[in-house]
Amino acid sequence: MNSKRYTITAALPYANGPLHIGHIAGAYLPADIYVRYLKSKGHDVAFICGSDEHGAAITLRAKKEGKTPQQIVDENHTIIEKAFADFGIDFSIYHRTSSKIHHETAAAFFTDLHQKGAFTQETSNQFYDEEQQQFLADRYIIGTCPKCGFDGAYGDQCEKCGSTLSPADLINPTSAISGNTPVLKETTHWYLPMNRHEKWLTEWLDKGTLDGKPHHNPKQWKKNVIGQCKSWIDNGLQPRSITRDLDWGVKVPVKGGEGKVLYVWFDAPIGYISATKQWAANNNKNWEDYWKNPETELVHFIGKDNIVFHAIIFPIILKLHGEFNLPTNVPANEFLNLEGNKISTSRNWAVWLHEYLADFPNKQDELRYVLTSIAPETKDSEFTWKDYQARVNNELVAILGNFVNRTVVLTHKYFEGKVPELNSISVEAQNVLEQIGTITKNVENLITQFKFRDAQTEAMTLARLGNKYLADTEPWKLIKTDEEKVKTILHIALQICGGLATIFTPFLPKTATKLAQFLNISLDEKLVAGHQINQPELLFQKIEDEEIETQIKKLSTREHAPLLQTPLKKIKPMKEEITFDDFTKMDIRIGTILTAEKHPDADKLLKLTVDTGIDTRTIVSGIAQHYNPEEIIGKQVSVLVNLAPRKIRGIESKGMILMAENTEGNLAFVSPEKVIDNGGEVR
RNA sequence: GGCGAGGUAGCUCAGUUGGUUAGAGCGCCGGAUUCAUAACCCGGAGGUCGAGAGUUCAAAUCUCUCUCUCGCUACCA
Repeated sequence: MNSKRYTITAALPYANGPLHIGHIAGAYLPADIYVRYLKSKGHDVAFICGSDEHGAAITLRAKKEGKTPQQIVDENHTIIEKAFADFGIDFSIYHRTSSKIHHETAAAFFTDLHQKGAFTQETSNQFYDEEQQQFLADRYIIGTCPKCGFDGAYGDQCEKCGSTLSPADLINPTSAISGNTPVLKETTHWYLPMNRHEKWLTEWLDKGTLDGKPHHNPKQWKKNVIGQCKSWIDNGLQPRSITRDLDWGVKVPVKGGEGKVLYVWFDAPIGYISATKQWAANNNKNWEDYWKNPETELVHFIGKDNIVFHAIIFPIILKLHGEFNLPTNVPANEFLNLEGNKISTSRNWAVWLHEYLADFPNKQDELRYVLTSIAPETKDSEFTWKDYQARVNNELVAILGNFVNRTVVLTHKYFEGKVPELNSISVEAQNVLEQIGTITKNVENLITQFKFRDAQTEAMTLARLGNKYLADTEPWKLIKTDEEKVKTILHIALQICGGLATIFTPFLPKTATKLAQFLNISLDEKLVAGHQINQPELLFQKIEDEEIETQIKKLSTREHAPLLQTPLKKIKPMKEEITFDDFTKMDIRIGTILTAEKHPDADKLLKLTVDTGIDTRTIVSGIAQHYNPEEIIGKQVSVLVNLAPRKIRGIESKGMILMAENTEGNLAFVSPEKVIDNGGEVR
């Protein structure tokens, strides 16, 4: 087998919170399995990961907790790094983007591309806090989420419903620093004109060719990855801002970049490169071998939320630079749900890795097995504690653990723990020995195709084969009549155990090591007759009902309030004082909704006709997610009738229905407490 | 609304370029067995393959319409 060189990356976790099982199942565990397999085959692998430590979410949190951003990321980096180490994800290096070497690398990358004319500069209006005299990063703007109505949504994302937002989307934006209403002010940023790269990207994704030369086999890429990238390209790629007005991050290293830093899309993926540099320096290697030698395979393991960054944006950056390899595959997984709901950091609906490790000490492989069994490789999948228990008890304990145990126990019982001779080999026995090789081959093929779930299932069939072989040959009966045959049987059963140790190494590294210890061999050593094996312990313990119930209870009784943040201001501050005249400019009347129907081109809008007493008019209102059209017909509501008409999604809306909103973002009509004639004034 | 990915046995999932009675593991039921963590082994039941229509000698597999889930994206008080 010829040895190749691989650079394997796993998505950089954001250093703003701990890891949960969704992260593990989606990216880190498949990557780890792949890497352990490659290493076992003698390949040269750099397995790269690290904390993504920049961004406004961290500065904001630092400000709130009265710490420096560095303190925040130091804390989280330590927690995450430890959880990975305890769980047994075997990174070559777990690095961090706040390091000096990363800042230098990212800045140099920017400078290089800037000199090549790869960027454009654009001036736009951004929110600016006049009191603090600074531009507000998306995260620094808090307002009402337009999707779910949550009152503490950030300018880039709503932590409640998870929607991706832009600051202009927010209703009633306020500055997270001062609480003031921000103003729009001009600022200039660097953009990556992705539209320039559509042509070669399309060819690269469709045919797997780069500059006309074969690069990778697109058939091995997952459908969801190709599909989403094509979708983006078909809709036309847009120039994308790669700098931000913020003081925490990699400083923009060119003229005019004062007070600006590189944005995450640009900064974080380069973290893979800087981490590799650090690792190479520590281990006396040449990092360029892992990024610039075209023989080296580059594979990014990520979740589906990261697809376009790794399969479009980062490749553009790498190709612009000109010396770097592009990924030969980007195996993105879908999402893992938990007990019927989406995993949510902010709602604390998650199984945290560090908590699992504390609650289930030395059960890393049990979690690895279950998460691989249900890995969301082709669609979202679901983790339940009952399923965890069933898989551990019925598969790991009953099939794998039990086979190893019965084989080793029988060997001790009949042959004092010495591997017996392989005597005459029957056809069946020969068949079984061949199966060990066949199954091993199958598992390897599946791993190289990134089908880890299938690969693990196939590995399990070797243990099934072992159990069946023992049941078929019944050595416990035969021992009374034909000891020579029993020797052969147990020899073969022990060979299966040896095969299991090898085959499960990438999936269950601790178990494989333990099994090798029972057999008293190293993992690449063959068992020979006469070899003394050790007394076994149990490979796996059953998971009792109480343990599972405890976990389920823990999930359901835990505080589901946001874990990481509470909005700074639940109740918005009073607006500036106005005069009575200002108030009387608004003409608010009581009207009755006559008809209501869904807006044909929008999910959240209803098209209403309202009798205002003055007239009957059309009003478009964004309440479709709160009310069904049928239920509101005939309802009396308050209407701002003298608001300038405006076209909303193609339909002219004349006036506005007044809505009251609670802190959860639920809307309610402001209706008169008893029936009032239409046209009645509100004052 | 647009785009992408999905909807196959109770659960987690396979089903290659359309081809005989639709598969696997686990669960369930029955049998056999006792070396083993009441485990293993054998057998069985369970699916109008999201719905409908079409193409075809033949469709889970191709086309169209609809529907539900997830993601991206648009609109919005």
